[in-house]
Amino acid sequence: MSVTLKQLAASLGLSPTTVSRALNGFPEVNAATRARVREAAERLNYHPKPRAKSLATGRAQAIGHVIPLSTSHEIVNPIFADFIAGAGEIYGQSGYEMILRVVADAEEERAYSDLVARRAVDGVMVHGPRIRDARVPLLDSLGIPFLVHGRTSEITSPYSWLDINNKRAFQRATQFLSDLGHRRIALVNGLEDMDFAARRRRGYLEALETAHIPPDPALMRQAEMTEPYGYRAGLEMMRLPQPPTAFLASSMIVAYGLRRAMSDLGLKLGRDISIVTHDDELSYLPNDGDIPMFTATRSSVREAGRRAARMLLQLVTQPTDAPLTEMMEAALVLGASTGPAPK
Amino acid sequence: MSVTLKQLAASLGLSPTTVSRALNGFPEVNAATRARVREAAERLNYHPKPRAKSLATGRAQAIGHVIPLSTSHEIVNPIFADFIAGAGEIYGQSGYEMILRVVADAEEERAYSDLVARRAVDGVMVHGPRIRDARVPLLDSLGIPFLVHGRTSEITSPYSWLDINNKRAFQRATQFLSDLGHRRIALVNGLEDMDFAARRRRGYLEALETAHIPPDPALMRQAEMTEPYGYRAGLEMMRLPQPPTAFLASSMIVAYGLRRAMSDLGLKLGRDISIVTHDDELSYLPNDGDIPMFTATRSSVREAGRRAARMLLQLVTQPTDAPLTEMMEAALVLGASTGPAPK
DNA sequence: TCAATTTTTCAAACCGCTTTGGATAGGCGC
DNA sequence: GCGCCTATCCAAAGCGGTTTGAAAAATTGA
Repeated sequence: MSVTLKQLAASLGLSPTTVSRALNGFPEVNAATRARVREAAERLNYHPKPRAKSLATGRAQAIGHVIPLSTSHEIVNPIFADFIAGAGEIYGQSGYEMILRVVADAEEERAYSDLVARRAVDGVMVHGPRIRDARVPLLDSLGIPFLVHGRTSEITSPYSWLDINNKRAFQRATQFLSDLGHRRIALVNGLEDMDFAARRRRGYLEALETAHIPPDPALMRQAEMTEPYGYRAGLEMMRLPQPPTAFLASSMIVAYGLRRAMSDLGLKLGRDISIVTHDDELSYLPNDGDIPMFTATRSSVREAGRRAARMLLQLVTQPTDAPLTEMMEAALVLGASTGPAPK
Repeated sequence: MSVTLKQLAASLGLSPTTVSRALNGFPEVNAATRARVREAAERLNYHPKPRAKSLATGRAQAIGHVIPLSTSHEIVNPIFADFIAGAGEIYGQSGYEMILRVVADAEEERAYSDLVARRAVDGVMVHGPRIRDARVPLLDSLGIPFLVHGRTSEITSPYSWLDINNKRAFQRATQFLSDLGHRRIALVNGLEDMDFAARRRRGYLEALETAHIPPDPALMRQAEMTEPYGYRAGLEMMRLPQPPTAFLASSMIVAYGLRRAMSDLGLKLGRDISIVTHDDELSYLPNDGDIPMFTATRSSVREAGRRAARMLLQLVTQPTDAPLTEMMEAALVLGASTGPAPK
């Protein structure tokens, strides 16, 4: 069926050693021989088996992704698909395999230890970091290269991460709204034990402070980011004695819910009420066109996946103690969903 | 760092053979010895390295998923995340690894051949089958167990699949609407080179015929399933000289778009206009509650992932020439988005 | 021309596990 | 006490590659 190195070597009258070296570009092999080997490998459709290769080299040639499944809500964060699409692109180019584990968050740490103990991967991507995330010290002690997509507050030891500037993004968005005259600005956030959500809240609060707007707990919510959540939050907040004139939403889906609530109330976006949302540029939730539907803090999660994968591969291939970090700024793009505060 | 079988054996004064057999439950090892070995393995935190194991056994203990990325739209189908969450659950229980490749659909076939040639996986899951999908004969000729999530029309050779009854679901949905008196029923479908979309269309057309309603091309659309697509389709169709009184949507996201269009037109769902959508029960797009927002053909794609994984593992572990097939029926659940046709 | 290099190739060990084909020892019947 | 089983354990040969240490061939220099 499928050729082994030994068979290939035999068919060429060469030793496996030489063939291996010829194919892996070692200098100590005659150019003519190398050409012969390459040609024969092509012709016989030879593919080295990664299992054998990695047994011999000690490198797994694979990166592990552990997808947490919040046990309480059984929700898979929709950004994973696009992030993974981006990362997979890079792994493919670099000859790395991506191995995925989906685990309830209670077993997440065991999943990492297991991947490492079995030497199944050379590096690990950490998804959905929470505040003071226990996985960072765990992976540190396991001594495997890892990269966090996001950051985790209140962890002092250095680690490698790629994140978007969530705080600044929401700070700018809030300030943008206050510049438009809004003083009742609501925050419809994701769960704030997630680090990204906590940072967005901080950005929001700082901007309020700068604008001398006292924060109002009635205008802040956190929950899993679904459409009905956005809808309910919108409706209920608009029923307050002093309703908001603007909303900050943590995801497109939440913004959809808000928009529906406003529509039900007969309010026109950009005139009667303003919405700014974060937009991860998920492929199936486009917010583009000449004038996007929503004003948004925009940052491609697919691009984040690509960059994160590159960084992690670098950590794997060129180990160093200096951690790699990258901050991506989110663009604030103007859409049709914002306007001056109604007087 | 991490113990090998040989080290474990040495520390016990046993041969690797015996230790291997003790841990793998072979009968020819003394019960007392087995207990000793188990205890020591636990104590020394021994984990067999899958690479070595699979090199020796010839089994990869891994399943491959190839996620197609439609090059034209760069869209990752949002159902993948939930399907994979379901499948991953089963793989985890069975000690299989899930390896993922994300590839542009042009290179999809090469990705499969490569996975097989490198012996990286024991079986393959086929996602997003199109009509007359070339991957089925390809995988057949490669001689690797595979399971299709969905089916592929116009392929005569038998193959294993798990699908929902798309045709019947949309037939029932259409009939349900016609029973309510609707005669102008629109279909806002996914791309119809995708097999699932083609089947839905057939179900729709058959039901129309049964109800003696002539199909109207102006009431049928197909495209990538995004919210703006649903919105535009809704608006434009309602501007027709003879607008529809009901819509069939191929996904929740499309239904969101339709709903927004209706809302913009001041039409109330369930009274002025009806919508039935397919609902894959994606975790972040809930359509539940006492009375769900949308009347829907409902089928959990996460559960499909679980079942598909079980079937594929069965194909891998107990090879047979008889293909495995399973049809899941979608429930037709009544929500708030449908009502009798306005006269 | 011949020793000294340099280039090119190879044999064998190894990575961590499974598995085949014994070997050893204890238990059995007679 | 002896032959024959059965229950246990082990040495060694793979699985398909890489890599070390050495040998063979080609080249160089004087």
